[in-house]
Amino acid sequence: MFEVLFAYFNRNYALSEQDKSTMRTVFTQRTLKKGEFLLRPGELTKYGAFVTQGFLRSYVIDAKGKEHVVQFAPENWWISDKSGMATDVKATFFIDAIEDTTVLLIDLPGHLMLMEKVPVFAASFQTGMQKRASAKDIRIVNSLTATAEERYNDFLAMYPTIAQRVPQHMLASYLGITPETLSRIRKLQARRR
Amino acid sequence: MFEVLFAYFNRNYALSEQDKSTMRTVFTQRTLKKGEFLLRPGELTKYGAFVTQGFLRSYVIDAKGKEHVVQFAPENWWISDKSGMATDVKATFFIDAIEDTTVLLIDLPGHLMLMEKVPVFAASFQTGMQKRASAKDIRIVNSLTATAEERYNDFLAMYPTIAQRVPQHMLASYLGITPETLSRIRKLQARRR
DNA sequence: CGGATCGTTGATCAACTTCAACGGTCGTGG
DNA sequence: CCACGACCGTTGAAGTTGATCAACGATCCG
Repeated sequence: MFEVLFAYFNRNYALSEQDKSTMRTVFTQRTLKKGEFLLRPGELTKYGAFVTQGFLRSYVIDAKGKEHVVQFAPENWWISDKSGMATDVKATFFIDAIEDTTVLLIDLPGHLMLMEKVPVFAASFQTGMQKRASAKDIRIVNSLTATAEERYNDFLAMYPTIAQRVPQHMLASYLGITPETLSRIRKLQARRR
Repeated sequence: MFEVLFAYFNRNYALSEQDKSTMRTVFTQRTLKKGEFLLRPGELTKYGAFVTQGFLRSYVIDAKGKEHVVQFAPENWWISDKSGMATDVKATFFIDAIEDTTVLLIDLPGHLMLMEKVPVFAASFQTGMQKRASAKDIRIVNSLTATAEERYNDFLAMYPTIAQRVPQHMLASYLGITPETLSRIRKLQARRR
């Protein structure tokens, strides 16, 4: 599964053999069956996860008992609670598998070691954080102002493959609308073309 | 103005005199009159800014010509486009001053230098990024699911001093509601107590 | 095979927006 | 330094969007 991780870095950087072997020592592999949890609220957020195969999502349950999907993570995505691992920090999210999934886990000491020893990792992490942060800003503005249909279309344009892979009610939850509303939007759009 | 910056770091860490003098070489000071812009879309995002006095906000203008406040930044806050400075990256946000303001600016080379030479800075930056990222996740879920009144109350609870300092229509814009709706919510709450 | 989950459809309802009008205040130029 | 215009917050009335509640068929999986 390390080939997937290495390919991910090699899209923008060049990993040396040295880098690769360092990374092999740091990550541990784990497989999850569909429906299995990687993390639950209250557990320690020891690990960050890189998905090499399958599909994870993170979600919260609000005061009214409703589920809200925060993030989808197919292959080649990172996912973690609080955008990072830490010692002594309790998770607030659920992370579970939508499909049978394989992940590579990294803990905080491992992360710090790579930040120091593998410049490619540090650079990638840094730019990754920034990209995510600005993607979140966009999502915030979008969620505050766009209509349900606009949000759905934006999502389709941005993540066409994800839209096909996740159950409709989870997509609705991610978009902040009810399954009924999403169903109606899709019906309207099917009619319009 | 450096005392404000140093005090900011010293809340959680201990800066040596050495650290302080290093930092003094890296930041440049700038003052902005109320209404003046620090950054406009299309300009290069060369700098990150730390507010030592006054009040900044960032906002976008959407396809329909409407303003949406993304972030408020009073004293002791960092603000930048794309959550970071960079070479060759064009801004997508406006950043302007709500009050007469003084900021300390840092560019990418300066930032990299501090990351390397001042461990306190690196640690603070790292944890700051994570805190922000998870605050954004919370804001996303909140904006997708909470009612206008809940979002207003949450804001009051989280940032009571900011709520008192910004014009009401900007707060409405931040919350993703119309000024009329915010006005009505406030009226209702005044009546209720 | 059977129960649970999922997507769909209809009817009603609540929240929020939009449009319009008005008084108050701020700051700016003459 | 005053007057005037621009902007801000408020209120009312009407219109829209999406949520809620309820029911039903289809499909998936154990």
